[in-house]
Amino acid sequence: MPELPEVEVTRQSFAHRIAGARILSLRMGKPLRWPLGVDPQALAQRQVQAVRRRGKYLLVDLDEGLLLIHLGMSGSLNFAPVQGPSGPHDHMDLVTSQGVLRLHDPRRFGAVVWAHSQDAPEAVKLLGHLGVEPLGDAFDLHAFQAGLKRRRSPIKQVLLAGDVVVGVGNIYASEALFLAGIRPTTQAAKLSGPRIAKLHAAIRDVLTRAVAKGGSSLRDFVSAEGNTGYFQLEAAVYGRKGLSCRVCATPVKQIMQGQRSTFFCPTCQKY
DNA sequence: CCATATACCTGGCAGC
DNA sequence: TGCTGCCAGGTATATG
Repeated sequence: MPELPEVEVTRQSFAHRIAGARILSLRMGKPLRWPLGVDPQALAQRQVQAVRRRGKYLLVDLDEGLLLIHLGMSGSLNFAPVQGPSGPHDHMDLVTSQGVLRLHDPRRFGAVVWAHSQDAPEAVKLLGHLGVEPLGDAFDLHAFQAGLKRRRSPIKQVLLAGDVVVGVGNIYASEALFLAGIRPTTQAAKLSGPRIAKLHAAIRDVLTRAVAKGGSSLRDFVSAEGNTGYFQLEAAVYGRKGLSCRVCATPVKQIMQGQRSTFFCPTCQKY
């Protein structure tokens, strides 16, 4: 479910409502990807200051320390005024003076990790190697080009790796490459300058539009307000194997790259 | 340093 | 209806 747009939409949906709240208690359910790393009781009385995003991680800043939350493949957050009955897939309830932040994550690839600061080892392990934010000013074309030049892997896999640019997941990688007219199998280092410029713009474009539309409607995405996402400009290629390309009517192809599905139009994506 | 495979876990769906 | 196998939005980690 969650790539950068879904995580950002989630953040926006509850950040302003939880800011300033006091933590009353924290209940953890089944184990997630990593242990919390602190006694939940130690978080009582901490105050939430802000909710930021780094790549696909949400950073809940406290007056002392921070919580790093990742939604994995199937996670979603809900922020409700009161704590309702929890189901078998609700694995975190952060009860605050202003509402309850609940993590719902059937597959439990998600994580909630406490760190004393963003420079603490637990945080650096998760965030330290991340690439540039694609929607920020630091997403510079020349730096992007330099990053791609050193990679011999297929461009699709370089985008997914997240150490050149963060936030582009399996759906938006296929979508951005379609917009840029790039074959997903092309080695990153072999892309021309102009193609990289198109890709740079395409990544910003597709992610920005997806955020504006409230995330993708694929499967089960819901924001913390409970709204189902909707991607009004439907996917151009993702999930459309065998269907006609929306631009040229050629059937969309599906291939596997690094155990992940990739979709592309063999006519529109030749470079 | 880079590239690739693996592991984690559950639910939904196609096919029989 | 029920079973089996495959697939799914991510990414740290191990291995070459």
